[in-house]
Amino acid sequence: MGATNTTHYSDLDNKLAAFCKALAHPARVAILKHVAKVGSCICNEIVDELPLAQPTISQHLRELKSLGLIKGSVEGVSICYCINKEVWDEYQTLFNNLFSDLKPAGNCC
Amino acid sequence: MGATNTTHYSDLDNKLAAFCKALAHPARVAILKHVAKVGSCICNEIVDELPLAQPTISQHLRELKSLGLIKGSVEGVSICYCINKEVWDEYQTLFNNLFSDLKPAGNCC
DNA sequence: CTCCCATATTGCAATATTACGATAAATTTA
DNA sequence: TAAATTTATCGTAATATTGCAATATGGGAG
Repeated sequence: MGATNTTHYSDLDNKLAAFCKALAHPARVAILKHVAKVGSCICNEIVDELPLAQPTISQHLRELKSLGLIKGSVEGVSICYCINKEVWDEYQTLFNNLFSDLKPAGNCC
Repeated sequence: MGATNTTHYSDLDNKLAAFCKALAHPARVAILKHVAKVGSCICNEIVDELPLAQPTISQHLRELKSLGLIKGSVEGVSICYCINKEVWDEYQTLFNNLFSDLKPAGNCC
């Protein structure tokens, strides 16, 4: 075990869970916020910004990139990362729907 | 390692990450939706609903409960679970703020 | 009190995640 | 070409997560 069996759940539930998994580490939340704050682009400023070694940052960036939450393009020696707006719009809709589904339930106990 | 070091991140980032961690499994997303759909209350209907054994469901419920996302109260022999609306309101605000922070960044690359 | 039912806890095995040092790959500069 | 810089990948250790069988716990029913 230790492996999540995704085959029995709806595509939507799996997608929401995968998105949340990508945000389920404070370093990745901080990376996203930093990328957004600096605005256009960055590179290994993140390594200076966060208390993690360069390979660890690279690993977190890969997870975010694999879900499409950020994009990276080669910019000379370094790499430019930025928020992938379209993908975020999609997940925001998913999340709004989740909140809509859950909130009307209200408090029974 | 394998342990996330939360001490170097902001309380907000840690809180968001902890919330996402709770939703980072499709079974827990499905449990929340089921609890909300059935509305008032449930018990081990979840065990019949999902392809997981009773101890596994109980474990997922504990994770959701420990973050305050659901409440449980004894109802005779069984236990009544429901959505904790106040807590969800709080996280919805957190999430809306996150989306607001990230989206204006737009696409640079 | 005893049995039964629903839920929780424990213990364990398999796998995933986190983190980093060492190193590779790619590109710019000298 | 060679050295320097930036990022990615590999290998590995420590810890966390997932899942279940077995068992414990806490109430109601008889």
